[in-house]
Amino acid sequence: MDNKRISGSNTQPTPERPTLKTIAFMTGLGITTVSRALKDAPDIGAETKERVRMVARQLGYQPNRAGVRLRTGKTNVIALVLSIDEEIMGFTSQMVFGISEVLAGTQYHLVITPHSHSKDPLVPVRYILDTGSADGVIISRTEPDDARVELMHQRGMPFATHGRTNMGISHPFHDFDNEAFAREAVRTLVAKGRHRIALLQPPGKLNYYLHTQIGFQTGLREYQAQEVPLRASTDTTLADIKDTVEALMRSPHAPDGIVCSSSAAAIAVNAGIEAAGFRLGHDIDMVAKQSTDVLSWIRPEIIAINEDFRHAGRELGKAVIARIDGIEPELLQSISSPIWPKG
Amino acid sequence: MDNKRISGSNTQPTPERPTLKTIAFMTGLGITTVSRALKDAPDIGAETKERVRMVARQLGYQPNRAGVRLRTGKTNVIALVLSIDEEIMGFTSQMVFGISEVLAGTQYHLVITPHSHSKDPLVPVRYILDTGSADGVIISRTEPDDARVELMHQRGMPFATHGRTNMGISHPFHDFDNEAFAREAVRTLVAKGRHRIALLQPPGKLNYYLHTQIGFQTGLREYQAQEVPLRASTDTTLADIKDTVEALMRSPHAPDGIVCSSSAAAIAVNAGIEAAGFRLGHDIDMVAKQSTDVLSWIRPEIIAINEDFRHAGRELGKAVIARIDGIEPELLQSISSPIWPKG
DNA sequence: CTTTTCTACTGTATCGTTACAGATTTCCTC
DNA sequence: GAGGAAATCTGTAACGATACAGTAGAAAAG
Repeated sequence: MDNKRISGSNTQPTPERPTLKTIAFMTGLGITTVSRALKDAPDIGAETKERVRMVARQLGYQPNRAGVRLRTGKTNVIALVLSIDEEIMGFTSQMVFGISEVLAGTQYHLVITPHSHSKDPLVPVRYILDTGSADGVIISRTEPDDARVELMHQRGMPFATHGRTNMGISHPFHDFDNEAFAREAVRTLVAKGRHRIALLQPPGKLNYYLHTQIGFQTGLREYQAQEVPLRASTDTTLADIKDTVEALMRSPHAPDGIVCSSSAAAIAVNAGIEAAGFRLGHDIDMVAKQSTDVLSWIRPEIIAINEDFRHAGRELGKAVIARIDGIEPELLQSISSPIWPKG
Repeated sequence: MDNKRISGSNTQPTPERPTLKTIAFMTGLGITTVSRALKDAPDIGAETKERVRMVARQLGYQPNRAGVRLRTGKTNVIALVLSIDEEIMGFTSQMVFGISEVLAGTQYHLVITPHSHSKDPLVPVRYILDTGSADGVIISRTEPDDARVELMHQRGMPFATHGRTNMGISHPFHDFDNEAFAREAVRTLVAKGRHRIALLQPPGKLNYYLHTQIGFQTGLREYQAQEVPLRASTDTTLADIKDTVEALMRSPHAPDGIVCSSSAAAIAVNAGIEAAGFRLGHDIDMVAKQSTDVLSWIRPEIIAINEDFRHAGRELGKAVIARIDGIEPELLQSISSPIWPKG
């Protein structure tokens, strides 16, 4: 180590970092022995191991990551591939924190690999694969037929996805049960006497669009309500959502119930409703998903269901690590159910 | 590289990754020559460099990070130290994205180093220093006398802080001008005929608490308004903020203006005001800071000032890198001013 | 007492890169 | 034409760790 650091005026000489060599010298053992002792290898004497461990602990020894990585190829890195666009309500940070919580107890570091989702989403994944810069990958914004999943599967890279896929590949995932959400949302609205229901759905190419649709349609059928078409998605700008909803509310076929897949969109929907002269809880009811409790502060009448992204992060973190350790993907798939207020 | 990957049924043999050796073999040159050619060293012939570059590009050569790191000590990593608690409105992700944007054009990777801010905030910093796991560090939640700044300065670790310090150490930072915000907020309220003003301020130990205070007091003096004490901070739970504000509004010394340092808190403040039977824009006005445009959707009467965290991320990213490159800290300090609506 | 077996430990090579100290060839200079 | 400088290129060692193929010594087996 050439120990290049900025040489400020009062910079202290950093004390040399201990290596296996240091421990070997102090214990009088060979470097190999020390290495194997710390790994609890079977061919090292019990007392020797104890001694080595003591000295290592005493020195505050931490294996050099570059050394390990160079020799073994193990990076001890989990890469989180993130789209840096959109994302108004900032649930991403919650997911990062969830993953971090899990990694904190391990040797893994979390590396953020961003990409603009206007560009080819394969780019960051290919980079990770080609440079071998991570032991495992977490991706979100999963599509039903996702090229990233295909690629990582094919190259044998452990990964977990936020959201399911539908392409015959078994892999770890965590998902929110959007189907149940949409279905139960319809049920709740019907229970309040609403029968003409609109859905503000996720953008079409993402996988949970499908689940939301299926759940919504099932709900309509099951609880005998009608769909009122709404020409907008949660990716539409808030201003456009408001205008669209306002126009819809003013039209002869105004809905009396709305299901909304995002809290930011719900705010805009509410604005549209009020701009048209209607009031939530009176003329119309809304069920909406939120990642943090804002909606009740805005209009307590909104029926808000929480999607816990921190929990998702934890699940995804645990899943990739388990996958790296060779656990079968089938055992690493979880879905969290929306929790409904009484009844 | 022992090339250990999960051995799925249809896993393809990953094509060998090119190294300097590969290029050396293909060009017929020595490894050293190739290394130096790619570094554009002065003792390599122009034509040789050209040849090496062509072959390298052809092969898609990317230097092995572990090799470089082991040999030179350069990690090509920027560590972002984050508190994983709190944070309702999720501005953190915006900062991450801003940093990512800047790093995207470089060799640097972004590693998230979390810590629970109930624990000792020095722990993650010490870890980074002791293990040399980053070339530069970004920290937030800066305190006026910040032990992390002290430590990194002393150990010669390049870093940038979100928020200034006040301890005689010159270092890169980016900050929002909270002093101007609070001062101008008072001015704006006074211009609307408000003179009895309350401040919902940041928690006391953080540095921007001071700036907010100073700006607020200056504003009161300059524009001749009175302070109405408010016993809460932006770290208080939303429910408590609401209750406190409601009680205050019901009391004989109710304010007619409020300055609020966070958008989440502003929502609670508004709820408190309305619960007491008052209305924004009529009986009272509020100026609040937000990181994303929510407030205007909730009550257009709220005078909202944007703090751009993505911009902060970009500035901080650029600053650490420049500092790593040896630029003087004095040149790496920036403050962004609140932008006021006309007048 | 020799041979085998087992336990406990160790030296060497290697991962990919770069610093450093040569080495070779060409071209001046006097 | 000898000496030296300049321009190019190269081999070796080292960063810290681990896989592998040993070795030394004691104990068991014959």
